[in-house]
Amino acid sequence: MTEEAFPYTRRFLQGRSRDALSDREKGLLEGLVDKVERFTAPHTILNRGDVVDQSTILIEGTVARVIHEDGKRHIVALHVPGDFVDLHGFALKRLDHDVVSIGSVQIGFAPHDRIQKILETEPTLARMLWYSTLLDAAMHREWIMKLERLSADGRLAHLVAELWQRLDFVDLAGENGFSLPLTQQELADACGTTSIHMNRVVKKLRETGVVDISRGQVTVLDKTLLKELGAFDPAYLYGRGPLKLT
Amino acid sequence: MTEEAFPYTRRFLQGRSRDALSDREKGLLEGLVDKVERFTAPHTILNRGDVVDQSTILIEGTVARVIHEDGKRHIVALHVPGDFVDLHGFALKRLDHDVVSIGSVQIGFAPHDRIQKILETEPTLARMLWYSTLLDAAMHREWIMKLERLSADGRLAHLVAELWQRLDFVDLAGENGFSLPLTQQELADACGTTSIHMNRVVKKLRETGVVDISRGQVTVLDKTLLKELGAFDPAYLYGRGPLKLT
DNA sequence: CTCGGCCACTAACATAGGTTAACTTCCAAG
DNA sequence: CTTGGAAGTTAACCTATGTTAGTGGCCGAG
Repeated sequence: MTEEAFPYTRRFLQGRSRDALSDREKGLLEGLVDKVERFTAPHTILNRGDVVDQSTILIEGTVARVIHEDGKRHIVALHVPGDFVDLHGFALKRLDHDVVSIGSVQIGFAPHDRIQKILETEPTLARMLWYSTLLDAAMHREWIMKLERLSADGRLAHLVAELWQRLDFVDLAGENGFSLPLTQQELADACGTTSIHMNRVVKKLRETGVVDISRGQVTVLDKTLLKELGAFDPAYLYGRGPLKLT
Repeated sequence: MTEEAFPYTRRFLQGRSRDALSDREKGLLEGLVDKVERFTAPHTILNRGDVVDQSTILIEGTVARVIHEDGKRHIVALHVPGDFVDLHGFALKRLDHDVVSIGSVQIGFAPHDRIQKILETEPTLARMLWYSTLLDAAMHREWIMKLERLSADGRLAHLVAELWQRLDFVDLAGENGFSLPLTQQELADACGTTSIHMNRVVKKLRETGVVDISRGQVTVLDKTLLKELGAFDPAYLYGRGPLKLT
């Protein structure tokens, strides 16, 4: 059975294949997905405060977790294909943030009662699902560190480095870049700065030969500079060793 | 059987008693703790990169999760009694941050093999443990929001409000304040600023009648101002309604 | 085609916060 | 009591970043 047999969860498995799963287990995981939807325009998929009875897995595209506060958008996490976006909703029930699509996305929905069943009968899968939410928390911690420590240039560099690495884990990173449908405003929302200042920073990184971000495409010009500027050490992603960012 | 019968996990249960547990389950949880240690001086209990085979629960005092990066300390989380500090170590195995004691602390250790056994046989407890790590992640997200959005005054106000609320959940908050053994340098490390600037901020909040932080004691002078300045909405703590901060 | 709106981009100015360098207060060790 | 170090405090100066106000380009709707 090839991996293509699991269209919804293939990248999830790629991204965190710490324990090898049997085909039976892979099938159970795939079976969590109940229905699939596509959103082509920016769309708020879930709202803060929503009581949820299903969780969402990102199959294709980009989604952000957003906290709105007096008119401002704050991106607290970004997701790449294969990520379980709100698995935490299973246990917390009520969401503490919005989930919004960026660009065109495809999303799978996993009803909580199916997840419940797996938790009760499949310890390996249960552990993998838990593990997945813990990875999220580890990324949150790194973002906290990055926000506490780095200035705007460093934050952007860190964000780019992290996304490149995470996309590489799921075979979606190019040799020297990746496509990223975020506007400068959204980059600013993720780095805790303003779009005006983000524009200055994007320009600076382009001119200093670190990275070029334009027309939805990220082109890494100098890996070493990027890593240094972003103080990026991929250990927190718990992956199988960095690939693109040697 | 009174709650005092569970000296190690009593506050853990207070803090997140979402599902009522039977005394049998409470006993199993209490039985996770293998040995207890006290540290009176500041002490690094666990180091980043450590491979762990036990997790730690905070029984008394304060501990911080810290990421050191070129000489600087970054506090990414603070813990109050009852918190499972590194439950995530159970699944991740390798720590992505240090765990350090602040002031005098008492800590319990729970070997991973005991946790493993509970996960396999006790779905309610398993879910509660998972829930506990998800709460951590929700707090991380709020910190990210706070760092992205608020200036130093607001960050400090938010930190104070959060800690007051969390201490209140475990009956350790006073009527108009709480004791907090953090130095201004450590407050700065948690708010992503410098100790010099933190000093300015502490002074300002004292003079504007918001909160007085001195000699290890926090005295809230005006709840409403504190909440506003820190943009604090306790929903993300998933508690049973705010008490001190109406 | 052309209009309206979003996005990228720029300039001029204001301010929060970083840096360096002091001095003071407190307290514990001797 | 004396000493030394850590914590708190302040001042002067400088830079990163926020704010306000605008420009021009692109693109989809009509």
